[in-house]
Amino acid sequence: MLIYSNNFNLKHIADSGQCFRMNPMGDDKYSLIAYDKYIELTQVKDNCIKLSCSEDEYNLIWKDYFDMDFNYEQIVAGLLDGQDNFLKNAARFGCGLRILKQDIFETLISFIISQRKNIPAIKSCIEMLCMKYGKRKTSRECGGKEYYTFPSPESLANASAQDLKTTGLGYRDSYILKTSQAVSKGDIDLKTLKRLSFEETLIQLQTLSGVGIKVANCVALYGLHHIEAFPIDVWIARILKDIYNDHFNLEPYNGFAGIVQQYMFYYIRNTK
DNA sequence: AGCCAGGTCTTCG
DNA sequence: CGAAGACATGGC
Repeated sequence: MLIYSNNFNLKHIADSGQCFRMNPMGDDKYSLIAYDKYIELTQVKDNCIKLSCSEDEYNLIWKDYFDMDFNYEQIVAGLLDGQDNFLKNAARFGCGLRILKQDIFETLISFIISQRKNIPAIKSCIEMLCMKYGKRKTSRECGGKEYYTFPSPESLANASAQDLKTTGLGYRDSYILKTSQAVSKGDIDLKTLKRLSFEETLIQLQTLSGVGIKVANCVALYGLHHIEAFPIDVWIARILKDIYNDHFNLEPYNGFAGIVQQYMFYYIRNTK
């Protein structure tokens, strides 16, 4: 099926570092695994995307996943019209980025893994985890394509430490094990986390092993859709220091700082 | 070959 | 308390 949007660019989203299971297939086509589903997407035109799924599945899953009810065009227009030259350039460059609504557990584990790894290494590590602990499935729509779902909390909680070590986690293996066990045991309830305030969510997330302030913000932003979250990693910190002399004012972007952060990150990572 | 990666935890002063 | 130091592995 086809969908139309003035702010939806597959390449930008795939290269934005917010998701790790969206990969190019050539010819402006991308594969994506999320929520136990496999889908292929093609950028037909700037404002048109083709999806391999049915309309029912789109309405059930992908419409929400890609946050299609939110008006990103307006946010980008605001940045383009504003006084901030860096953000103007970032908005022009990254136009079509969106904040995905990803599975909370997958986001949590993925961003624990992300610390001190580059993005290709994060991706291959996650794929190994999925192949070892996820479920193998086949996609009816995409010619019987085989894929692996992201592991459940229980499957990771029950993994042996020895076994986990074969997936390239490095020293993060104990973080993954402890955090998965905490989720599995119910020490933290990811499903009701959404009811808490943003501030309280950050506090709760940081009780988990391997989760500090940066990962907590990423989970809040990409897994719980707190678009006011503003994760500061080494790249964003570099921008705040070098471009804004450590005096960046978030206030004009109150309530959607995470979108601004995403445009900043994509711009700095994909230009010289 | 060797450096460095979307940080966090522990330890030290 | 804030600031260093350690940390496993793989991609480039």
